[in-house]
Amino acid sequence: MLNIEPRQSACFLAAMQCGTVRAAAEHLALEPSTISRNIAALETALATTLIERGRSGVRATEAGVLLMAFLKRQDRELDLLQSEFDALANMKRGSVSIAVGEGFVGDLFDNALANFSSMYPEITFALTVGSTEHVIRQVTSEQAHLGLAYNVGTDSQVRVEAASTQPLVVLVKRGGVFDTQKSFDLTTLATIPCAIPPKSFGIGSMIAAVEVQQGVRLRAVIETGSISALKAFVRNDMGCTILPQFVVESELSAQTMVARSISSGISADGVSSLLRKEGRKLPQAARLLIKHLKSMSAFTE
Amino acid sequence: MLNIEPRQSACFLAAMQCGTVRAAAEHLALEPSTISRNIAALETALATTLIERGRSGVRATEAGVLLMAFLKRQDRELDLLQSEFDALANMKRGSVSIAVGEGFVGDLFDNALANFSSMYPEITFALTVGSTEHVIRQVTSEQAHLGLAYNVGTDSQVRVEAASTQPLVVLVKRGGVFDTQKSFDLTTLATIPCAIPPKSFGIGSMIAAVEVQQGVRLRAVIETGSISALKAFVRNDMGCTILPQFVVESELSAQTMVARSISSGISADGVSSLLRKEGRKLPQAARLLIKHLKSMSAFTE
DNA sequence: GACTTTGTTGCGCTCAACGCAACAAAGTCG
DNA sequence: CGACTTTGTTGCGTTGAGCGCAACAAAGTC
Repeated sequence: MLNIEPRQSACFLAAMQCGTVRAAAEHLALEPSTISRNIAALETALATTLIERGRSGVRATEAGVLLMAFLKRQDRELDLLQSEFDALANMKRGSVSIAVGEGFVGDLFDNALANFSSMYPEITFALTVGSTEHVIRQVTSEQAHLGLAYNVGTDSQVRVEAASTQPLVVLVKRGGVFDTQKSFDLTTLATIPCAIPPKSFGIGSMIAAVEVQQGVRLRAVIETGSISALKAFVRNDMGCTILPQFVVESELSAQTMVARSISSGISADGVSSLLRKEGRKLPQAARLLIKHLKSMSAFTE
Repeated sequence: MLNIEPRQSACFLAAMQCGTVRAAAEHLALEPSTISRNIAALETALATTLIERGRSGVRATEAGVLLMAFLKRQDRELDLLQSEFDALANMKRGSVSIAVGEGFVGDLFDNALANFSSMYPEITFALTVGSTEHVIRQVTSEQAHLGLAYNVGTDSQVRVEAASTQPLVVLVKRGGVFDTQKSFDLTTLATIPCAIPPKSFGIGSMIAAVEVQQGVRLRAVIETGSISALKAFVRNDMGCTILPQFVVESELSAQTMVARSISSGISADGVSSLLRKEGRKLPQAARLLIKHLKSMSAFTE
């Protein structure tokens, strides 16, 4: 029965791909003598000549071509085996990449990832934080498996796995200078200094739409994508910010700030969305994570 | 990418087959600790548990069952690879046995074997020379892979790979006593001393058939299966011989003798044949040789 | 509770596999 | 045609991976 040592076949394949023993050595961070010996050992084990050697490098013999084809099939079968193991392990291992609007970060960790990671400790995450534009780009270019964004437009490339209406609320410091009424109309809001996200953020574009709709311009003292900065602005009683409530769940719980609705018949409802690329087959770990993400505050009423 | 060391998978398979680590150790002439460590190393490499361990021995987990199936498939593919290597190697090494009518020997070497051997120097030949009877017996009894014979009868055990009509001709010394006309009819031939092969030779039986057909008896001064003797007879202007022309190609080229046709409406056409046993699987080297044999003069018009 | 059988682990030894340096062979260039 | 460069190979010394041995822990059996 033929016996093929993985390190020997690795040297052989590298030599075939690189064209010379020395280039293969460089590629594998080994010495040329190591490559040469491993190939020779493989030829001995298989009792056939696998490469033609010369001043201009190495080429596969007919037997070498057969072996390359065999090793290629083996790689595919090892991939299949890996997939079977993964499926069997019930997604106990893998990596999921997620692009999120910064507003989601707290909710994501508090209400989804903490629990999920305790159940599947060997699943890892790659997280990028950015605007709704960024999130959509990451998802459609398949650099992220999943996306969490606010106020996503309709895009045929994007499938919405979960969505929830999340009205914007006015956030002011509890008992602060601006905590003057239970509900703000826009005219009143326009007199208060506020910090808001830019239009490239779903929240920012929503606010801009309301301004246009009502013919009012807010006193946007600060425009930033940093949710931390927006919270710090409010925490320091410098004014108000306008965000979906789920963004500040923990601050509301801690009673450091209060959420007041925006009144006077304006449509300030936004939608938070859980996104994936239409038609893309996700790894099992990502599919499982979706179920957990649906329990975030962002996706509940 | 999964990496499976053959010695690790060997220990795993042995443990599965034997039922305990210690039995596997005995089976492979190793220590139980070696088996245990190799299986553990394989589990680490594959990041999955392969066996359940207990006082009553070891059993495959679901992942272990998947791996066993994979390894079984791999064994079959290694067998196939081995067969491919063997087929490839057989073309370049091996031995072919051939039984030939002596008349074919010159043609065989001049127009086939010389070229073939330069291409495949490690292929050797076993040659027996004899009558058409001998050739057929060697082929049907599988003592020869291939046979070259003249005027083979129909035999269900024999497959004809190539055949060519090769008429008999009268051979006399150029410018000799008997070189008296461009075409001999049988009556004239009957007056000339001649040397011919015996009836067990295809040529001999063909000549006998013509004698009966025409009611004429040749002056057969010498009857021998030795083509050299037949040629020597003519070369010494002792008379004529009757052979297919391809037997004396080189003598004709050297202009030491001439070939004259046999006239007067008799059917003196014989057939030279390349034979193999019907249903016998020939080694690759013999299959390759067949292609070269077809370029002999005996098989061209 | 004593005994047996199983798989595992600590430890020391050995040799297989590596890197390094030198060599041989074969193109290339002036 | 000689000098040079690039290729693959081989001799030699070093080292650490893998083995065997002995002891241990766990779990059935009597």
